[in-house]
Amino acid sequence: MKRRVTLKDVADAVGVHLSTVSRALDPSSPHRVSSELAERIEQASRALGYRKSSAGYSLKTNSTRMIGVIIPDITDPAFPPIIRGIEDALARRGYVAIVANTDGDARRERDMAMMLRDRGVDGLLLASVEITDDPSREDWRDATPVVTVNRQVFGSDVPSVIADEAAGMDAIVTHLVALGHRNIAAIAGPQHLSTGVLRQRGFLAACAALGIGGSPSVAVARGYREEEGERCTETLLATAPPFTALVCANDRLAVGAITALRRRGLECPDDVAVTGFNDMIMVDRLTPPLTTVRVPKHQMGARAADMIVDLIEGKPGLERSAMLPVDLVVRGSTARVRSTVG
Amino acid sequence: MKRRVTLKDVADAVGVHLSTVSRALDPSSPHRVSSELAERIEQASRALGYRKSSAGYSLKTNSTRMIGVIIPDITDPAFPPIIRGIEDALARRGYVAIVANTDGDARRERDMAMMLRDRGVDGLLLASVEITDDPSREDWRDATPVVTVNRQVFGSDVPSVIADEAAGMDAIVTHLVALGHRNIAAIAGPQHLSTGVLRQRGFLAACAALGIGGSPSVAVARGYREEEGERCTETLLATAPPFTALVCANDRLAVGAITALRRRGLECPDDVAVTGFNDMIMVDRLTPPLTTVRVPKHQMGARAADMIVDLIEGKPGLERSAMLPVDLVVRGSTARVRSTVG
DNA sequence: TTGTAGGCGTTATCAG
DNA sequence: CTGATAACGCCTACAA
Repeated sequence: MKRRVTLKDVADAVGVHLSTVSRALDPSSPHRVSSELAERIEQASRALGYRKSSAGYSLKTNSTRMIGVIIPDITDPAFPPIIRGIEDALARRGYVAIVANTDGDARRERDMAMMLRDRGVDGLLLASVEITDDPSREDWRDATPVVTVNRQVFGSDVPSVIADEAAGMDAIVTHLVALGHRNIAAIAGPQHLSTGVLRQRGFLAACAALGIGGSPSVAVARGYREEEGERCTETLLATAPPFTALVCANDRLAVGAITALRRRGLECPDDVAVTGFNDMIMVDRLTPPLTTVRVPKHQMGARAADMIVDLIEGKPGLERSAMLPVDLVVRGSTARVRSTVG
Repeated sequence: MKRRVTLKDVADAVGVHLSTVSRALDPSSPHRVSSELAERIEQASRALGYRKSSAGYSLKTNSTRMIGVIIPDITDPAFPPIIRGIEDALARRGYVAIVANTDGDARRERDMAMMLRDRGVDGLLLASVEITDDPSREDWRDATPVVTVNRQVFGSDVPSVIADEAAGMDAIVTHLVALGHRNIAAIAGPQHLSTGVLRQRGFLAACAALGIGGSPSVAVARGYREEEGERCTETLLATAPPFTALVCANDRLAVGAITALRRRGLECPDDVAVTGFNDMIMVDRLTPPLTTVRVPKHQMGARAADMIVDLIEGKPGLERSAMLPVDLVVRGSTARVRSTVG
């Protein structure tokens, strides 16, 4: 088992002091050493296979170039594309992510946050926050930069990167109205999540702006799960006035909605048009393919990652937050209105 | 900005030397200090909010308690459940994962491996290997323990955790034969991946064992993607003898197959029964819901994680590899044979 | 049982 | 421009 190559090794090889090697190899200040010497050091370093010890570096600089990423569950199709965006952007800047799953459990979230702090992460990316969270509680306040992704904390000054939920909902309602729909019901997302309330607000605002009569029926899901989509659909079918279109706060709810409708003998889109939100994987392969709003998930993650690295490195002129544009993706689950459901 | 609490701080608080504190706080040798003192140290440590510096620890012990995880793409639904299993198991043992995506690019894979090595990971979990890879090349040999997950390198002694692909294929073919199918075609996975060849072998062996006549038609996919499923189906439809069932090497191929069949006016399962492999998310919501083989993805990841930690910590009696049992999940995409397709 | 001292590999400060 | 030296926080013989 061979010892690792250290600064001292290459220093000895070149015949200089290790601090000189350290300077020569520091990419941030390239000219603190004569270029001839720098060249020799460069070569020796390569020849010996020198690699900077991140442990030594971290101990000295108190920086690990690691970012903690806290998400509800990597198994939920909504998150992998975001994480991929984060990892790609971080890699470009020499950082890595450590991701932790909370399953929406506050206790687990606390434990994970502590564990990440113990590991010395330079920053935290939070995709798990609720609208009333205080992500600056746990001593994170000045200790560690925090950015929230995909969700945000209301009334907080924590930077966030989210999608333009309102614009998405507006596009959906506009699309449905253009198809002749006037009786539109909705399944809202959990109201403790910013996506849930922002999308519901956006939906209601769009309905009002487009002159959809009265107040639309809305059932509120307790989570972004297919079964909740089913349950809410049953509720609407049982208690709401007839509707020809059903706007769902996300794709998984929409999938459940279609299942429930079918179970009741209602076909989508013939009897009821259904829309989702997110454009998650596979929804283009459903029967019918889902009309939805494409959220730039990869870009969202990448933006958040860049933002937190900027924060960490004290880059000037950094924006506090970002809201990314979305696109309506029209597929087979929406069609011109034909009949009314009772 | 307050300095972090170090061993020295709590030592000063208690009035002992920091090395005593270090001993007292070491969970592995709990009795190297008088229990009365240990108690006081414990309290002071908690009161001051002491947390061991992982940088200092790593520098001294040359162990980071980090595991590198190399996968093709976290965005492919096949991987998140495995990763979740890895992360859960690692967390239980005080480790974390750093995951890197390769997109199947050998160059990227090398870069990622180097980057992980530079970071000082204690071990490597590889979900990206091909059957001819030599995962022990890059100086990893004795340097770092390696375990492959979900895939394996043929003829190598690198420990692996995989599913019982042959049993899965046997279950599928048995099921189809029981439904009366005799003309069974298949879409095989990429033959540079162990899943691809193991499943194809399993399929052919099962056909032989069950006395399916002649050699079944097999189209080979170039990747586990829906479009490849479509392409292979077109090929089979155009060139193979009529078949009433189509066995696909994984769920995404099956999804593509159903799309292609439908495009040709063939309905699943009425005209052609289709099966997948993996039981990935959402396939139970397709039309028709997919009959497939459930692979214990979470367990597979967890097992691999435990295995590599055992390797790292030199746990005795460690198995070299594991093959996990699978289950057939019968859904709507398979039905009793009705007609023959030309 | 407890204290002492050395060193893990790096960066930063200060002289020369 | 280069060398010497002092931390950074921790573990671990070894000594008391």
